[in-house]
Amino acid sequence: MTVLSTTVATRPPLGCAAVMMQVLRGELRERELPFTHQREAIAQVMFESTRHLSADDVAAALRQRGEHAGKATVYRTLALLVELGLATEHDFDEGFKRYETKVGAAQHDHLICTACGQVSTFQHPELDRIFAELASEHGFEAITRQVKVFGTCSETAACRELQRAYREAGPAS
Amino acid sequence: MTVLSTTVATRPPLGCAAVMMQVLRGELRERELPFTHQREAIAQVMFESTRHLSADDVAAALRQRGEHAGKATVYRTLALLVELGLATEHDFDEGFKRYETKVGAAQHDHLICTACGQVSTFQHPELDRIFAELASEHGFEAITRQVKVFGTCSETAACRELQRAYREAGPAS
DNA sequence: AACGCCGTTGAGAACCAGTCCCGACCAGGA
DNA sequence: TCCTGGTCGGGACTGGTTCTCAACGGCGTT
Repeated sequence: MTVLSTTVATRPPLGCAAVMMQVLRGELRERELPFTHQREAIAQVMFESTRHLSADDVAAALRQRGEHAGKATVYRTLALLVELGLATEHDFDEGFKRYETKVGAAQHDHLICTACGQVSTFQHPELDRIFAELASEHGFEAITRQVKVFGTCSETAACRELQRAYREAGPAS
Repeated sequence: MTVLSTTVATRPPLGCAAVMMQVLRGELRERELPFTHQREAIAQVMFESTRHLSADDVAAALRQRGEHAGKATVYRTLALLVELGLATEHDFDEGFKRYETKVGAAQHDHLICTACGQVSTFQHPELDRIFAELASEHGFEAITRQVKVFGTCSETAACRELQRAYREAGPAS
């Protein structure tokens, strides 16, 4: 098991944003889709971020840069990035979706602290094998998976307090 | 790996509904909460069902029995069942939640066909161990987990057609 | 059996993430 | 530069879920 990060999301290597932007340009050209200002700006925000961003976060980041895009465009562009395989969509049970730049092909999964909201990522070498076995045994063609472990982390005092309370109440509750 | 069911959800043992209802009565009494007609009717629908039900499904099932409950009550009661540990909430990316009676303590996970919507369940003995290891390595107290594998099943001709198309396009896309 | 407390119920309004509409706009090739 | 087909964007809309609040109904007490 490899811990990728204990901060909010996977940190892409430095300078990665520029490379990703070139990939985006290529993918758009290949599909004969225009490379517009809005697509560039939204992709820039995504590629430079080290966090899981909501559509709202993206709009706010654009505003902070003096840029602007209608929310329909933000949603459309995020969906486009997902379709092109440059981003992934996550639902951490907050009532809205979050998006994360997909750097490389390595799949990783999430631990979500329900107390402070912190999300950390991990990779476990056995998970890929297990899901591959499962799929073949069921005649199932697996396309994506979502593995989320909800619980409490030990970062803040409040989280540790909740951990203790939960252990005392017992997992039976 | 044990296949629990290839139908839509876990099938509780016969006569289970009555037992579950007694458990509900006890839990409510313990918390000094009233056991109302609506709670009984909604719980009955849940406990007798072998499928993952949406709030709408529950309301429809009530109508079919000549009963009725306001939608606020349906949502509140489902949330209550989850809180009491008698049901679990699922999000299969359909834009709404589904609920399933939690029978016993055995955790199971889901394979979701994105073509026909069929959900099958599985248990894998190694998953529990892996998540327990992960949690302890991260100083994390795991409370629940959600493991969902999205893909295409081989039940219908349309699903198999999609499987073939996906395999030819390659997982790289 | 009647009373009273207090949580529950329910109809509809409110909320809100996400989608749709459609006229104006623009990237990119001719 | 002109053309053209896809994109943009503001606002209306959708639909699942939550909120509001007055009326109601368990259930323990008297």
